[in-house]
Amino acid sequence: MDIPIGELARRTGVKVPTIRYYEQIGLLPATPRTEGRQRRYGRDAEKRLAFIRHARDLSFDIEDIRQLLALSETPQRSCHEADSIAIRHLAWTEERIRQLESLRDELRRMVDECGHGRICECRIVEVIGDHDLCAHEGH
Amino acid sequence: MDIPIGELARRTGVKVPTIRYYEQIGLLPATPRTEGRQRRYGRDAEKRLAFIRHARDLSFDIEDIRQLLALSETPQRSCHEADSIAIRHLAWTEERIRQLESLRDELRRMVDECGHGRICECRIVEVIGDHDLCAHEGH
DNA sequence: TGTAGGACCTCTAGTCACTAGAGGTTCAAG
DNA sequence: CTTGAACCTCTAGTGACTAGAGGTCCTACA
Repeated sequence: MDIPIGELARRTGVKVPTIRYYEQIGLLPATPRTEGRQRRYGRDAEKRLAFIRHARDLSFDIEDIRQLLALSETPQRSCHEADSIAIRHLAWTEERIRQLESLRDELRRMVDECGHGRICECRIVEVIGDHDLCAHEGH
Repeated sequence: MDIPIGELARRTGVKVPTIRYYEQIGLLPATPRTEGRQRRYGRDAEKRLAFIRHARDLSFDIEDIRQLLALSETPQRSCHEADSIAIRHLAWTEERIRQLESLRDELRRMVDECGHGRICECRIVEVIGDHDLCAHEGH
């Protein structure tokens, strides 16, 4: 091991500036440096970063990840907290899907109704401007 | 008409600072002022802001809205451009939904597998840390 | 051993679409 | 004429990075 930041980036799929950013906000601990002050990483850092990467892919936000990492370091405690973070996140995701589906339906209706002629016959601009035609309610 | 900004905000559901922000970035034109330099709005501004509001609800970004507004002011031109903005946006929305659905499935699996016991038996932290269990690919 | 050049470093500022706050002014009702 | 809610401008902060400037280090090859 003992790899430089670029190699860590290649292995985890996290960009180099992002890794430095994670260190800066304390999501990754400071790592040993060479004499010339370049970062060198070990196996633990790679695991931790892979965890972060995957959690971000799952759209967990940084604060949730911080908590999940803390929980993973205290195996004695109940998993109730990790559980509730995941459940909350699941509920958020389901809500987002519902919103996007109604958005998609409305966009489809708009595009279907567009006569592909001049703008005065095109429903798209008109529909967006007209609240009443629209079942979707704002965020 | 000739209403103050707070009334416009109430009518359109757009917050006061957001209206000022839209003016600042040129999405709304500068409006007449009272002698004391307070903004007063007419029917046109209300329509334009309602359009913006609804387009934002539909998750169009500001640049798209700027274009749609410009198109709506040139009714002679083909609606092809409005059409293609909407179609592009529809495709983006459908892609987002697909991503969120696979995310939701993975979260559901995680939550279901969680034994609700101690963290060493809880799959949530473990699953997030393990790339291979996961079909979902990053953004 | 010298050197080329790619990888690394820090620091600042920018992204998007707002939101929050400080500190001051104007408007309209009573 | 007074009160206080609504208005004003300006700056800075949000989240999670991303881009760029300007400089240093490491390593492979001649």
